[in-house]
Parts: sequence; C-alpha cells; structure tokens
Amino acid sequence: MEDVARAAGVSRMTVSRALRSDGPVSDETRARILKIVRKLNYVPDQSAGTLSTRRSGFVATLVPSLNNLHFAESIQALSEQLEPTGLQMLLGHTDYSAEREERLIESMLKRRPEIIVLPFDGHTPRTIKLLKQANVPVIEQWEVPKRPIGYTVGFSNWQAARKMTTALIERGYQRIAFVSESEDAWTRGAARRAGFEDAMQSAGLSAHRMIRFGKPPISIEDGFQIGAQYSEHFADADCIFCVSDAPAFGVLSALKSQQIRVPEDIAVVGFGNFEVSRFSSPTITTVEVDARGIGHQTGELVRRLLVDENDRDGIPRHFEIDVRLRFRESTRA
Amino acid sequence: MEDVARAAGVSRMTVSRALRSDGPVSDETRARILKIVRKLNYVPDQSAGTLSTRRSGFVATLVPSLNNLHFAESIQALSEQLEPTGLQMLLGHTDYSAEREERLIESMLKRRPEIIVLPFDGHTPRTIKLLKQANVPVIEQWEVPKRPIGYTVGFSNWQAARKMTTALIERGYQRIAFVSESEDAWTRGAARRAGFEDAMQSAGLSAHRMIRFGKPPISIEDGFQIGAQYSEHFADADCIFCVSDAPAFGVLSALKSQQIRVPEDIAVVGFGNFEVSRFSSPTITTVEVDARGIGHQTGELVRRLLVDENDRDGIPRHFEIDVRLRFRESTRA
DNA sequence: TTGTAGGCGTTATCAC
DNA sequence: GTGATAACGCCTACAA
Repeated sequence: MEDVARAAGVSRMTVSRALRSDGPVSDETRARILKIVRKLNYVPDQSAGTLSTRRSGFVATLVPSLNNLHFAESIQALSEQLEPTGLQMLLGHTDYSAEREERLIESMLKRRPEIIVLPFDGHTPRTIKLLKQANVPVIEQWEVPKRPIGYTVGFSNWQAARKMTTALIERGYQRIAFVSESEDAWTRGAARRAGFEDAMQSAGLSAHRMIRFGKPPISIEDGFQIGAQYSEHFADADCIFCVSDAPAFGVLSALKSQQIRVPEDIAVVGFGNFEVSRFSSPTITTVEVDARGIGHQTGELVRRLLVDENDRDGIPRHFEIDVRLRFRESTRA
Repeated sequence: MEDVARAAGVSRMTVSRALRSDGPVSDETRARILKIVRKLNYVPDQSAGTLSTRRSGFVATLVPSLNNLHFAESIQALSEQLEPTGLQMLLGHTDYSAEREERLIESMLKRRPEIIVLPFDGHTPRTIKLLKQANVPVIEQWEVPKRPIGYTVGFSNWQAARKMTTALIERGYQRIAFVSESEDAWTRGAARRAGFEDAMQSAGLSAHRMIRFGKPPISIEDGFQIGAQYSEHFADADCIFCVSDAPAFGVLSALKSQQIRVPEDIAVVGFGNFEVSRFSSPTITTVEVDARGIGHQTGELVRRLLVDENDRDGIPRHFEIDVRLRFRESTRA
C-alpha cells in the first residue's frame, strides 16, 4: 500500500479510502490510484483490515456432510446469497458428530466470524457455551430445537414424518415399517422416527416394525441390503417408510431383483424428494423439503443482520420452511 | 490476552508462548496459564496472529459445484486431511464459470491463502496472472491442463472417454451416440467428447451422433428429456454414451417408459460411477473415477508443501488418479 | 478532500 | 524461561 501511495503521490490513507467504494476521495484521485493499484497488482490484506475494523467478513457455516445433496444445495444457495455482500463463508462438516462440531466451532471462533450458521442435531454443552459466549448471532438450521440459541431456519421433522405417516394410514396402509440409521445421535432422523411412531400409535397401530441399519448418512447401498432381506424384515408389512430417499431407492432396487412388485405387493416411501425419486421406476412417494430454501432464507437473514443497516427491526426468530407430501407410483392411490 | 497475562502474573508474550504447544515455557507456568485461559474463555484472534506471522492458515479451495457428489466427496476428503494440520479451508464454487472463478480468486487472495486448490476447467488470462503473482503453490485438480500452473492431481478425461469408447467398439458397438452439455466452456466435458470422437475416428466410425443439451451440470432430468426423444436422436444408434451418470440414468428412465429395452435394443453408458449407476435397473456401465482419491492426494500434497518441513524434496508435479471401466448390465457382453 | 498519529491483537527478536 | 520492544498492514479518529 505504501508503494501505491508513493506512486500516486498521496498518503496511504488516501489509498485506503480510494479502495473503499464509499470513501471520500475526489474522483480524479481515485481513478489515478486505482490505475496504479492494478498496475502494481496490489491486493489488500484483509487480516490487517479485520484487525483494524474488528469486522472479519466471515460467516462460519457448518453442515453435517457435503456428501448429501440437500446440504450441498443449501450451502450453495447460501453462498450465492452471500456473494454480493462481500461476506465469505468459512465451511466445515461435522460428519454427524457433536464432538467434531465442538472442535470446529472452537477453531472457527479464532477467525472472529460475524455470524454462525449450523445445523441443529443436538450440541454438546460446551458447544452451547461457546456459541453463547461468542456474542455473535447464531442461526440453527434444518431441525428446530426446543431451546434455540438464536435464530432458526427449518421445519419440524417430527411433524413432517407424522404427516406422511398419517396420510399413508388414510390411504389404507396399516402395517408400516420404518427404516432409519442405526446410530441415532442424529436428531433429525430420530425426530422423523418419533413422528412416525406417534402417528401410528395415535391411529391405534403398532410401530414395532423398526429397521435400524447403517451409519448416517444412510445410503442407497444400505437400503439395498435391507431390501435384500425382505422376508426377514417385511414379510408381514404393507409399506416401507424410509428416513431418506437414498435407502428408499436402494430398497426398491432390491425388491425389484426379488420380483417383488411395488406398490402391488408392498409400498415404498422416502423422505427428501431427491432427484432420483422422480426418475426411478416406479417413482417414489416422498416428503419434499426445500433445501435451497433453507440456504436462501438463511442468506436473507444474514443480510438483514449484518448488511442492511435499516432492516434490523422486528426480525422474526424463526423462519419456517415448506414441507410437502409427494405421492407417486410407489404407493397406491 | 492482556487479562490472561495479568491473572497469571506473566507477560503477554509468555501467554502467547504457552498457547503454542512447542513454545519454550516451563510446564508449571504453561499449566497455570492454560487454566486461566479456560476460565476466562479467552479465544486468540487469528487475524492478529496472521498479521504477525504472515501465515494465514488458509487453503483456498474452489470447486465447480457442490451439487455434484464427486466434488462434494473430494472436498470432504480434503477437509478431513486438513483437520489435524490446523489448516482451514476457504471454499468457493465457480458454477462452471471462468469469470466467477476469477472473482472468487481475487477475493480469496485478500485472505492470503498459503495454497490454492482449484479445478482445471480453463481459466481466464487474468486468473492465470493472479495465480502466478500470488506467489503461492497452486494445485489444479480433476483434468490435467496442457500447461499447468503448479501441481496437478487428476487424470485425462480425454483418455478416459477414449478408452471407454474403444472398449465399446471392441464389444461390437458401431453407431454410438454421445450426450453432453450444450455449453461447453466446461473443459472436462469437452475433453470427454473429444476423446470419444478420436476413438470413433481411429476405428473408422462416424462420430456424428452428438446430442448437446442442458447447461452444466447436466442432470437426470436433462437425460430424461433427451431419452424421451428416442426416435429423433437414437433411431439408428446402438449405444448412448453420456458425459455423466446423471443423464445416463435419466435416459434409461425415459427409454424404460417407452418400452425400449436396454441393452437389447440399445446400450446406455455413463461416466463417474455414481452410486445410482450401481443400483438402477439395469445397472449402468460407466467409467469409475476416484473422487475421494483426488481430495486425499491433494491433502497429502498440501501437507508435504506446508506442514512437513523435511518432506519437501522431490515432490512430483503430478499425481495421477485411477480411472477404471465398469461394465454392467446396460451394455451386452 | 487529504494528511497525521496511533492502535487493532498478535508474534519475532533480542536481551536478560 | 521470561520480558520489553517493535513490527505486521490496515483503518479510526481527528486535524487541516
């Protein structure tokens, strides 16, 4: 910066001002400075700026995993929202581990993020303490916690699964099995299972057909293995409700290879409305979740909290994300 | 830090040393300081550290899109490698746009990354200039450029597609169609197409059956629409080679709904070995690419370049990633 | 519209 | 093993 200043015959301060689009500098001086900046390939050092302004420009963001199109899409939507604001995303993935989440937050806090975005999957007590002490807005996504730390953007997985289960019962299914992960610290999956159980019990039906298999995120392959043991798991069931579309597709694939017809012999239902569920044969009945919407709403919220000075009043604490049931060929009408 | 120093009855410098695990401090003093650090919830400010040490601890990383399991997996593998090193990833996605890539690099350089990891899909001249002037190691991934800027981790898409095409010809296919994106700044897709053309021409066959449709990344839906126009596109073809598994699955789905048999009436081939290709029916012949391997190798390389002081000699400029042909049910033996 | 002085929170360096 | 001092590169605050 010194070099630029010298070449332009001004002080470093004037260079600094010329680089901020709103700095009070004469047009002529700014033009001259910017030309020299380009010629000298000067790139300002944001660490120094951060230190001075006490604004890092960072949005700390966690996801359980990138290896899941829902999370990837929501991140992508968020990062697109962030682009014009000049804020940068600091991304980490927890691998569905609360301990890893804690470590990540600890290391990200050293970067002094201006806001923290993370999934709610249950946090360790220390994580909660760290988040509160950081004295920075917190946005919890996907599942809505009972005791939110700050803002929330998401929906109730419990209600969504309950709604689908109830709709299935209305369509005449009674012996519904539920497929989910074996390790269930994963609150969202657990919430869906609980919603299923509640709906079944409310209808006076038994919710004992529980298949727990595979670590989160449960995969197509896991679903295939479950489906391959049809007679063991599903001999007396009339419907298989899977915690996500991936295992639903796997189950379908396994049933097909055993000549079991869907939906004539048994129905298959997923969760998430991934692209594959629309193009499998039969197409898969599922719960549609607006993943991009979560990223988008989060981006809006970040903007209102950090960028738009005059839009900071009356910001709701919660943004509800749409969830819709999609009935397709894998269930009968 | 001042507060911690006062409470411990030492200078700030000693606190600083106590926090670096290798700093020369007596065990007793360090223990006392760390206790106070915890009690006061002191979190060091890494911007200040960066300014002083001139080491940011950032790995600038670009991907075309997260909305693609290959890239997501490679990023996840890289970030797992990075975790124990204390390096943090600064992630951005280019959306397959060289201009967006340029803007992202420009903004990331302000953070003074210690290394830059990005896909090679063709760069703008200014991007190349920026990367060279940054004076920081550069790792180009996925496709191997003719003139690399620094290190490379990937494979030749041209060769991979050529190999598959040749193998298809050996299996008796002669009238092979190729499905790829309509906008082809996407060098990897273009490289695959060129490899296909070369193989066909070398065998004295015509490569005129070219379907270009959909913006990158081409989707299942795009493939479905292409497959739906079977008689128009594929009436005289015996095989459909798709630039990725996603459209291959879509094509398959569309053919099935028209009662066209695969592989009896026509074969379908993909690229990438995504999970869906193993569980569709029929399963899809494809080119297997080790996406996690790319992230993993990149992580190794980053470690050798930035962390392991005594492992910096004779580092190869290129790491080749395995590519294998997977013949499945969607082609005949 | 421009310049000067000083500080943001760390660590490198050198002295003890 | 510990402390004092001076940077690191930018920006706030104030003065001209």
